[in-house]
Amino acid sequence: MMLRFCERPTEAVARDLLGCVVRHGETAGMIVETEAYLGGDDLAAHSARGLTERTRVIFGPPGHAYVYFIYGMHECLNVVVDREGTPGCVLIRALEPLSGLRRMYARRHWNGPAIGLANGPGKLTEALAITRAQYGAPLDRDDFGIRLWDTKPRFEIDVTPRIGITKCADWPLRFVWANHPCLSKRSRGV
DNA sequence: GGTAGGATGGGCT
DNA sequence: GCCCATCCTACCC
Repeated sequence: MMLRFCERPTEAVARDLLGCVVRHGETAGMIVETEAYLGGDDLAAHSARGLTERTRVIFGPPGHAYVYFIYGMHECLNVVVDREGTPGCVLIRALEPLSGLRRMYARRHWNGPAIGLANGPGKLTEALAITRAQYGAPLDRDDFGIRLWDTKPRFEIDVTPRIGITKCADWPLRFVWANHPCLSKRSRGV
């Protein structure tokens, strides 16, 4: 199921991941914001520089986690998609917290409203304790995985340019659950 | 309401 | 040595 769902064009998977649930242990959240990173001439994608030790998993089979370390302190979670050998991945940018909220608060050292627990790519990995230890992990397992949404979404989807990049900055590859309160901060108002 | 700057380290030229 | 798919705080309207 997970493999067939992910073995499709990157933009389609990025859109369809909205409303799906990411779980790690007792913590889980619903995906409300994603970004597609393509192969080919998408120079914003890590895979654009070719196959290296870091990007190896992006060139492998779909349905696995690509986790990378950024800005010296944050980890970001991606889902490897498209066919094996065809690079493509979907960055998970924001979650609505669903379970394990006490755990998330403790990990995040946060005491504001729950919508602020995982409303950003670096925040959600901290809230769910996802690190490079999960690099390459299959996403169809109970302890760490994504539960797919099998009914038609009943929310509106907005498509905008991606956040925080300079190359291909105007490509419309960011997908959000329109007006959801848990969208990432830098993306509000778009 | 807004923005500027610092923290901090791995990946790649 | 430069570039980051970020977050938080301080400070200023």
